Amino acid sequence: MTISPNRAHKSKNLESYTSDEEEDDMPLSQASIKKRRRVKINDILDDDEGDGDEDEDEDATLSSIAVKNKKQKISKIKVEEFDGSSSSQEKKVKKSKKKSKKVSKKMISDPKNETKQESDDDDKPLKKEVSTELENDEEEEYKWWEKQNEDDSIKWTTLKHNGVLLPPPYEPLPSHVKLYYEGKPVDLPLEAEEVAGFFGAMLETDHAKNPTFQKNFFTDFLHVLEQNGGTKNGIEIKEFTKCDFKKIFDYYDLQREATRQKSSLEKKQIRLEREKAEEKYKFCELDGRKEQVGNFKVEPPGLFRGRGAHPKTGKLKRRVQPEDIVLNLSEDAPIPEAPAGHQWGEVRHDNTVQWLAMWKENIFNSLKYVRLAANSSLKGQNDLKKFEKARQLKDHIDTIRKDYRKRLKNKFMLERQKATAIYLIDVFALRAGGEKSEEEADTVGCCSLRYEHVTLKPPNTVIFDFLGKDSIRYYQQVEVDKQVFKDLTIFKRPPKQPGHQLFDRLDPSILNKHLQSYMPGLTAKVFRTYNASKTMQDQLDLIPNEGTVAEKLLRYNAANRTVAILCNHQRTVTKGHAQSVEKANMKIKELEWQKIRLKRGLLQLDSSELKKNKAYFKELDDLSKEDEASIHAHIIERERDRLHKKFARENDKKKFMKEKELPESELKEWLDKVEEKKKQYAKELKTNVVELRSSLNTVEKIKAQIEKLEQRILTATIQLKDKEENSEVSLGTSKLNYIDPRLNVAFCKKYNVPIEKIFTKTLRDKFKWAIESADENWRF
DNA sequence: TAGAGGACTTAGCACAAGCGAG
DNA sequence: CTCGCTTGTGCTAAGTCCTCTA
Repeated sequence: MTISPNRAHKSKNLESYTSDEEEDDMPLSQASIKKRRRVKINDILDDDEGDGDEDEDEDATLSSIAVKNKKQKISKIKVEEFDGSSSSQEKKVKKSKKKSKKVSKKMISDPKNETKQESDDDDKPLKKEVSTELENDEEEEYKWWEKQNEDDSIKWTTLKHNGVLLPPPYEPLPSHVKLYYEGKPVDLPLEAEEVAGFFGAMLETDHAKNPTFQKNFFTDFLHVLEQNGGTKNGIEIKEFTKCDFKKIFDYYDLQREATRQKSSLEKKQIRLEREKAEEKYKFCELDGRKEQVGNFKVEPPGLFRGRGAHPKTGKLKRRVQPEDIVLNLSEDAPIPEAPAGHQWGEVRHDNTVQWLAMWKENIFNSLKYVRLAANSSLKGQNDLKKFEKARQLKDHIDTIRKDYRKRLKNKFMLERQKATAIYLIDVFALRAGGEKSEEEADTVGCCSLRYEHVTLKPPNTVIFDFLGKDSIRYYQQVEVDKQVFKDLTIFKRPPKQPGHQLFDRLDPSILNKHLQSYMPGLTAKVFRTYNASKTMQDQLDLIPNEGTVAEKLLRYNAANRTVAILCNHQRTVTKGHAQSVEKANMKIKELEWQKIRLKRGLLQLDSSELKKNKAYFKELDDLSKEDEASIHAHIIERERDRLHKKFARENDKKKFMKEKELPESELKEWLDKVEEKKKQYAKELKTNVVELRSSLNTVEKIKAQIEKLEQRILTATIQLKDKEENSEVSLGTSKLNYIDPRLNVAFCKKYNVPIEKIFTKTLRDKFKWAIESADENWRF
């Protein structure tokens, strides 16, 4: 069971958080909220708390402190020359230009085929330009970002669309694939079989091993079974542990394998058919313009996969029927036809909202929406507004910071809590943290922090340890402002104890109301956007405008990483991470050995080189005999492995083609060559005399070869470093949601970095407004 | 004036597609 | 050309914040 080290698990939560018994003897336990009780401590603080050390005026508010505190390491490797690929990159671009022209012609002749053409085109870099040109030819493209921003309570005047794409109906299992109960095959009604299938298909996942998931699934499964008349062959299912889903799992696993095995032609065929079926749902007409729809596919039924220790994980997410769906479109728009025998739940004409369709899901009774794609004008406008609001905060941030510093000493408890909370949100980029019900995973943000999430270490060190959004652990040991430390101590004073709210007077709405008094529209989340973009701007400003594109990119990524760390954006380390780091390290060692070997060879050829440049040969003694031997062994081992695999592969092929297989002797012959190499290495190790291949017969040639190797070592080292530093940090989220895209665009323009290097195609689409509106001097 | 409901953004994961090394 | 890893995208869960209602 592989679990993200960052995502805490239920058992851990239950241990470290308040247990119910404890609460019962608490005088205040009558509070309706069980775990998250509010214990209030005195409203007005007397002088001995309020007084204190005069402001040291340490300018400690800036988020840069948080970053520093996190011991952020920004790659400082000096790269001499690192861009081996730039010329080939250029070629690629040129090539694609030609190709693109062709494409655009095709597209003009058949504009409806736009998406198909796009996905067929494999040269990315210029695609954007091409489609822009095209759209310009076709019809004047709507550049909403050049228009004035009018009233936005009305989202559209006309809206036409084709409704939603419902998931395919359930395909029953073949009759020989069944659930087994106490070893006996069970005949399930179709509805129950489907649910069993959901579980069976994910038998090997972590979810299926989670007891809560199992319990919730089983309850819902039994319910569906009962609703549909029970099993058809008289078997009564009572206990989960007696159910055997293995056959079902095997069946679905085989299916998965089969799709994977399909030839690329077959896959393409399937893809084309799918695209054809989806075509009509992909676009809608908004105010007469064609815009892309985002999630036009209705979520298929399945088992709810809650994150972290979610009490509802594993519950059945039931199939959404057309009757559950509410459509939203213009009054004069044709109403898309409901599937045969069905009708839509409701048709609405509400132009104050941005959604095209909506339904209520059954796990939380919450609403799910079908909305426009990220590249649409509506989403773009919202995005721009968000970043403009964050930029507006620039003009208020000094006032706000001054004010909360002052209020940290206010004599009213509520005011101090507000001030402290804003401090934490500003400096550590915490989320607002709304109250959650018992039906959800126990995660917190600023306002919902509890006693046990904050440990205070005098004089002013604070350890935050809690589960935030998505049950991602936030763990930081940081130094805070002295007054903040004092206040936190007060907020934790008895009678408070584990389980109690740290900010007992506060919730996001109180906090946001206060924030509005500084600036209209200011809320807690704006601080995250502001600090992320501000940090990015500051980091980018530090990058020298010199060196290769690869070098600049490396530094760009380092800047991006600073932001991601500030926002605590994590990802689970990939399965093979440790292994692949190990492999990369080995490869570097090997390259280094090769270099040394070449240098030895060089000296054998002309020993006078040593006197000419002693420093050049200084690493000759770096490698111990043992290290060298182990590198040898590794190379030999890998070589053998490779040959064995090759042998097996070729024989598989021959078997398939009904040809005669290679004899074992052939493999032996190959291996003998490796054996020779091994002997040769052993000899070199003993005598210290190397035998370079015969083409390396002049000092120049060897030196050139050494240079190449050095280049490769450098590249590999940088890549490895980048990889290690990024292994637990997710850069994507901040790039997608927090860093003003115009910053990235300005960076690219100023530093001559192609935008494709930092924005994928989807991102370029989403941020088209930024790409076209920001110049190299744009600043956040 | 709290709490529910509604509408929107933000988030990591799973899986497919792409891509570079061998 | 194949294999195995990385990258990009789709999916949908999980937040925030606002409005409406009793």
